Amino acid sequence: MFRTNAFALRNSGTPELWNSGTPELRNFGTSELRNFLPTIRPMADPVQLLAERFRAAIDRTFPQAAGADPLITPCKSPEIGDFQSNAAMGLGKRVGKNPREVAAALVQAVDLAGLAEPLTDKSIAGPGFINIRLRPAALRDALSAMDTAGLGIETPADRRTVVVDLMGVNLAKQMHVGHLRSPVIGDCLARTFERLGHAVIRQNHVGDWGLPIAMVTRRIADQAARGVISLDSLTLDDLDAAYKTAQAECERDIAGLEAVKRYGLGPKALAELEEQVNGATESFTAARQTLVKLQAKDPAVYRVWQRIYDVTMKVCLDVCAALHVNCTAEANAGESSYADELAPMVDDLVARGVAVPDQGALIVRVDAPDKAADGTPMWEPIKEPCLVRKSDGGFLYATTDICAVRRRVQKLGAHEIVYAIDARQNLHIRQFAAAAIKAGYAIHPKTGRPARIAHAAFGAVLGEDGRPFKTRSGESVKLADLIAEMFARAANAVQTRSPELAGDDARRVAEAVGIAALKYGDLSTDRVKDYMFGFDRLLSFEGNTGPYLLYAFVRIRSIFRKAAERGVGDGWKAAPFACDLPAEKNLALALLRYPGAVRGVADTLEPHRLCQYLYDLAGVFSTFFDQCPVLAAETPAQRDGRLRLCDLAGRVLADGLGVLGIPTVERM
RNA sequence: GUCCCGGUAGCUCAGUUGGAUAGAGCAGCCGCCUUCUAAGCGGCAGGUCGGGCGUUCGAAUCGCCCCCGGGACGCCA
Repeated sequence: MFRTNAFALRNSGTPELWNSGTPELRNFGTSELRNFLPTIRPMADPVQLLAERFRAAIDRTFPQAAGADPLITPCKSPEIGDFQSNAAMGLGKRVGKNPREVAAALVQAVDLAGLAEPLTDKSIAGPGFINIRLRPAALRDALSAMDTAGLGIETPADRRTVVVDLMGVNLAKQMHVGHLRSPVIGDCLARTFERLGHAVIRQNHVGDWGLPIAMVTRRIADQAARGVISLDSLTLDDLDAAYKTAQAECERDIAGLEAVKRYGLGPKALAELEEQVNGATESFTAARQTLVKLQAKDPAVYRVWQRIYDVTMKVCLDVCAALHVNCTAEANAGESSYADELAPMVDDLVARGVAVPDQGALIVRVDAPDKAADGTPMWEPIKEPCLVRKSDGGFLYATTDICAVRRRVQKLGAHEIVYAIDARQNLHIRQFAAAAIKAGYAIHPKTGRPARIAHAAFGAVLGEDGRPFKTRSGESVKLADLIAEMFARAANAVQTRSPELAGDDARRVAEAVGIAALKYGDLSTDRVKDYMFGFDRLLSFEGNTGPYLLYAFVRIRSIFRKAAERGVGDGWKAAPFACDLPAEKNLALALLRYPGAVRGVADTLEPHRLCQYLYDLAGVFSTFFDQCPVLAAETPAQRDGRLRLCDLAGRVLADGLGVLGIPTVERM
């Protein structure tokens, strides 16, 4: 297969994104260039090679089942073999034969010359598993083939444009733990698509519009006019307080009023509630007027809104920068940016009969999906209709979301839109996605097919008591404070374990460790489940944690530092990979699984698959590190073969951590 | 009420389109640092995979029915 790698190279390094502040690593990254040569190389993946051979054998032996999947997977345990084919069982059913007979026939027919040890009857186990042992030379070839800048990840045949919707901040609301997962997960998915060679557009769908925002704007404008606050020194805490007060002011206790009337709770209670309701109605009316002014871009009101926007976004983008989340002002595409498009869009929906009146409002019914040309339904039926205009003429968040789909597909050319959003929004997302498809807005202008609209749903962040993460007094924790505490704890741990690190070095290490702990904790479990947050566990540095992976990487880098100190040349770069001993072989086999692991994340939108892979890799490396001395190897040839294996392992680890959005360090 | 998502070791979690004896980490116990970072490695112990029925050569995984927990359900965003 012909590889040019130029694209993979551009997307694999991106040191400015995940290595900033670690200049040593940048050198490490660019050292990959030495392997960059546009050469013809054999396909690396043994699974694919074995599958080809088995497919040929199946076609020849059982023509009636030609094309059947050979079902090649890595063996669970190294004692059994390296890879196995599970095809015989299913095949037995299809051709009406005993699975073991089928396996025996396949063992006879398959030609594994140059790839694996010859198969015998003893290769068949249980109901018909066929166990395969790779030849060391084939393993070395496979490793050599992936030992390029792209680390075995091929440039995609179909380069897609993927929009990733991440962040989910609201104007004038303090960021708390609840805002952690969307940027962490969304950025990781974005990096995954980028790494695979797709075009990624990040979108920060800021909640910056609508009546609630108008309420705050009015209150802030009011306070500024009265000199209670200064717009110049506004903080997000001020805004958060104003938001809550404004919300409460406009909250009419109509239910309370009716209860008082019904149960006759006395004139005093009645008077109080009437006053509350009247006051709230007044505030509500004022907020509506502010909204109208805002929509008309009234300079005085708009200036206040802009200030609120800037203050909020500053905090948001600072958090992103601190966490190495690649989301900048470029990604901003708030609800306000759709405001002028909503009325014409809804008119279009009405004109084409997509939206219909119902109880005074406008809805899009999505319970009976349209059929595609091939007869398949274009979305899953949903009983609840999607509301696009209220009976008072106002638009809803679904309207904006439909509008966003339209822009993303029609203008930005998205083949795929991924929403990194709270699991509770699932129904809403399915509704507006269905409505957008029904309206034709989700049909890609070039391909003519609907864009894939996917919800990367995630659960809540819980405290160690299993309840939503809060302070002891029950308040939500500011995200910036949480990050600061994680960094402080990381710094403390680094100081304890590595007192020789000081100054900027120590700070950088603490930062990397803190980010690793925080992000890996979030990414390493199935995202749809709630996850339990605990500083101690995430920073424990033991077991399946971010710091453990960093540590594995650091130990590899240490070998190369020592090698340089001892005057070991770079002859190892052309040495055959060491993969004779079990620990070497296990490491080699694990390395080969890397491209599949990254693809798996893109296919399922599940970052924890890559985490699991990297943890496995770090584990087999640690065993190797323990059992196979590199610099003190028995022969120079063995040393060089191990050095090359370590180099590849280090690059895969750093690359994988980069996909997760975790920066690496040279020592810790 | 309808729908969605969970339930796996004492705790926190993995478990590939159904595959071999259900795996890690923490906590507990036992070993291993004059040698490349012990934030590590090796070992022991720990399981009615919420319950039941079914499909199959084979079920944590698929189907049906229950139980428990969380969440969402047109005029907030």
